[in-house]
Amino acid sequence: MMKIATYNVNGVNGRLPVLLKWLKIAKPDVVCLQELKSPDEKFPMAAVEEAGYKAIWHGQKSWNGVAILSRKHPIREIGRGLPGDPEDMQSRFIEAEVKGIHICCLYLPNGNPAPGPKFDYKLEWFKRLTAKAKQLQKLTEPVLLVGDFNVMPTELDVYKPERWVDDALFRPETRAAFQKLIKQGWTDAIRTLYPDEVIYTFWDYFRNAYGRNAGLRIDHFLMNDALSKRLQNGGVDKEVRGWEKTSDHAPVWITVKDK
DNA sequence: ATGACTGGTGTGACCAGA
Repeated sequence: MMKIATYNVNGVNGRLPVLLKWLKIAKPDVVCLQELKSPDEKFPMAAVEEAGYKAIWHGQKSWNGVAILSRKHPIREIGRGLPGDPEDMQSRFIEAEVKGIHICCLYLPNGNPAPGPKFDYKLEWFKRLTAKAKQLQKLTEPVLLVGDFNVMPTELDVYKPERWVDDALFRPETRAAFQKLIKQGWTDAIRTLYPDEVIYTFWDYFRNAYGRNAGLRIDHFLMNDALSKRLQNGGVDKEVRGWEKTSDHAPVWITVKDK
């Protein structure tokens, strides 16, 4: 059995005590992190190794940044940066093979305000991801696209959907882009495990959103068929969102059977 | 419709997040 988690930490250095506490409790085998907000040289490698994890990361100053951590199995990096635009300097994509699973850790652009150049960038990034995903669908090995997609796929995934229809995370163009990706043959692990439940992975810092459970489901695991037939369990470590100095996202995890 | 929080950066009447 292998436990794979995703966690948008919203600053890996500021979040280090929370991250380490959660790693100790949850003991995931593989962790995909987003929003490091750290240049490569300031990634807290020593603390992560002390916690028992090897890591690869793709950071930048101030914003974005993604990493893959592994406890038991070696990480073979495959690439960093999403192909398709040599002008794109934002660190939002890193891929690696861990124990035979091809893992893409991604942080899709937020896209607000919409419409506007940031929303255009989001949709362009989505197109490039979809092109990359199409190539990955040709592989026979298990493949996982995981991370912060900044998309609520359906109305079930957002508190008061009527308030979000013009938001970059929920606009028709964004949801259509997500559906186009899914239709290549990807399975949304958490929604497959819990078809009808309200599940959130993010709660705003504002207005006591966590206390009111006014959340969003925007962190996703998309599996190809070779991986989805091994899916066992999954969930959100919701209590982490209630800790002191916590991220606005909670960690999300799945377990998959050994081959 | 607005603003409320937070991290990073660097003391900004800051930016960006979702």
